[in-house]
Amino acid sequence: MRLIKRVIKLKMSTKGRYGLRAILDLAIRYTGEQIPLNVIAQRQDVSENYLEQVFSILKKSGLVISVKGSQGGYMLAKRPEQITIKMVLQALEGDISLVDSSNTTDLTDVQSFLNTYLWNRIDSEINMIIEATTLEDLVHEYQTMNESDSIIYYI
Amino acid sequence: MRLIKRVIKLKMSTKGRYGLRAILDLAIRYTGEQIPLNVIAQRQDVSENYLEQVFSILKKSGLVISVKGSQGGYMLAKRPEQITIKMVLQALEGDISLVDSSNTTDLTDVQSFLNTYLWNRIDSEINMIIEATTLEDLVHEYQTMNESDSIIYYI
DNA sequence: ATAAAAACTTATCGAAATAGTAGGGATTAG
DNA sequence: CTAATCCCTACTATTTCGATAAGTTTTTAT
Repeated sequence: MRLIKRVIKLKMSTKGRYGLRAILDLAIRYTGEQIPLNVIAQRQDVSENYLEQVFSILKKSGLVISVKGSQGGYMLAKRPEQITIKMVLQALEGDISLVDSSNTTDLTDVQSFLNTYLWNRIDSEINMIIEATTLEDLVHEYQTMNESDSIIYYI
Repeated sequence: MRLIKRVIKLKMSTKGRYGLRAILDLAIRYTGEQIPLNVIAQRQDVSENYLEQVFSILKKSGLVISVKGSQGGYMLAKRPEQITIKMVLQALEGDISLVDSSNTTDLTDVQSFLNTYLWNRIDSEINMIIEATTLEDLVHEYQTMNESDSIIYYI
């Protein structure tokens, strides 16, 4: 009778969260050397098997490359400043948007009004942040945070 | 072995979307008179039975009041300027936050870093919008939009 | 007094998504 | 050769979602 419209995403499942943690882990240790997944899984306290599925997606999206075989592992496919948070989240969570772009007809006025004046507005705020932030930005902030943490011990 | 952590919400299910549409519908026709649910359900193209469940929540949250019996219906419990989008969404979707506030221990550094520098930042952007926007604001914008629409026909 | 309208409540349900687990296959360094 | 590692697919338990359905209660209108 009525179209079934499911949840409009801007949720963050473990895929997105684990994946971002893992790829940031790679960025923090960015040396041009591959890192095996079990190391990342341990460091980030995530099931290795599950992380494999996540990295399968990241690889297909061209964000990481893999080296097979013994001593193999994963590394970033690009430099940290070339990978935005948005790229990572889009790969892992799909379309991140509070507006269902597939359904633009047969909306009530209130519905299309809310799309325009509320959901799209929120969407663009979020997009501003995640498009502007690269892995390098996060690495910098992460290192600054850790430095200021250790200063505390020396006071 | 490991804690099961489910999706961190900032998703918008039909509950939140239908509910906001419906309560905005009430705000647009805010007269101090109750409106029966089947009218709202028709106008907003939503299952009446389902909307009943949504309004049950809105009522428990003190956002609408009901008048039972024939000629009964629902109306806003407060004036439109006293109801923010956040109140509505929080009632219907629960805690809207990209950070799992129940779990603050045993986080990896990267995890707590991301909570602080990314997820919380996005959360506050969203909160700024939805806390600052009231139903009255939306009603105003809605009416302005519809006025400018009809001008087009007269050109 | 009765009938209709409406709020209210609860149970049930199928589909989809989630968060894994499990296990085997392919590839490569040493 | 073998161990390490990527890679792939199938399975599963649980939860959530979006309803539907069917009643019960309350009140107004006639």
